[in-house]
Amino acid sequence: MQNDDLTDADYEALSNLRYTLRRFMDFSASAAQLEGLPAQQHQALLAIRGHRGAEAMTIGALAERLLIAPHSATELVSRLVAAGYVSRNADPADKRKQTLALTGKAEGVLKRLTAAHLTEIKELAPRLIDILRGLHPDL
Amino acid sequence: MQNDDLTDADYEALSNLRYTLRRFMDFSASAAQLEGLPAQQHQALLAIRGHRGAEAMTIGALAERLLIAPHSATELVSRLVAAGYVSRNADPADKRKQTLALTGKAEGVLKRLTAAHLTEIKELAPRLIDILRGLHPDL
DNA sequence: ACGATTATATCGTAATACGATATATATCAA
DNA sequence: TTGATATATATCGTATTACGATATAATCGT
Repeated sequence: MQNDDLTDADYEALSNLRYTLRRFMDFSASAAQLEGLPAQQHQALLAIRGHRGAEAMTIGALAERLLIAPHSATELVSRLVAAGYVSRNADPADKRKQTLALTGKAEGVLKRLTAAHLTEIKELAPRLIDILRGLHPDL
Repeated sequence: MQNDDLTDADYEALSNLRYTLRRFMDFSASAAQLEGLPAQQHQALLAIRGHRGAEAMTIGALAERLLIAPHSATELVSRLVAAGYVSRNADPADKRKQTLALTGKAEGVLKRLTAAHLTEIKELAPRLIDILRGLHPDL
């Protein structure tokens, strides 16, 4: 790891990358908040909805996807169930597991949020790609 | 905003994007933690170091860059000063302002972290660009 | 069947950003 | 110049949320 070839431009570019990501996260959190959803709850809904594969989403799989501890996912899901966005169902095949499903309410909110995010990403992506290319010209 | 053309693939791609970003943030937070720095303190150091322009970084400018309230930046900087990473200096031109500078300790830590991040981004960037392109084929 | 593992849950704690508010300095209009 | 307003930073109490430690139930391997 040759540290000595770091230039001012490297620090500036990395700072710009983080600033750009932060603005995206901030946009996302604000959009979710307008729908009455804390950011992490929105991420959970997206992870459940965007989950591919035949098997339904579980608490443990959600934890992996969100990079949080399983017991944190438990708490997150509890909040979502309390707010009426998610239903918990015991997995008949493995009674330890709780399979998760979105309610109609969640589907509606998530559809609006996702559409807004795709629009935002359309604006964001070119800038992001430029910054990434600036950091590694060979991309 | 035509919501009705959202496909399963859209949700999945957006979910994948967030997962990828999350892993980058997680890598970053872990790397900072190994250096003894909470993630947000690392971001503050990077923002100060990556700040371009003749004028020195101030609390207010840092707040803008980190997308936090000015009084939250005050608290963040207080933690950094207490930990010996940043020095506060009254701006002679405007005595309301506090200009910020990195200590030698911070320079060393930040150099190592930045090098590690550039390496990580080299791996991350292609996947990220693919996902962004998948969301908007015209990129 | 039983010990080990997996999945989920509970509770107290810690970190950190915010709201409300305060103080000092600067700017601008009359 | 003076007084009102705006700007920059600071303080304190609070709320959110993920975590550590721990617990319980179900499943699996031998």
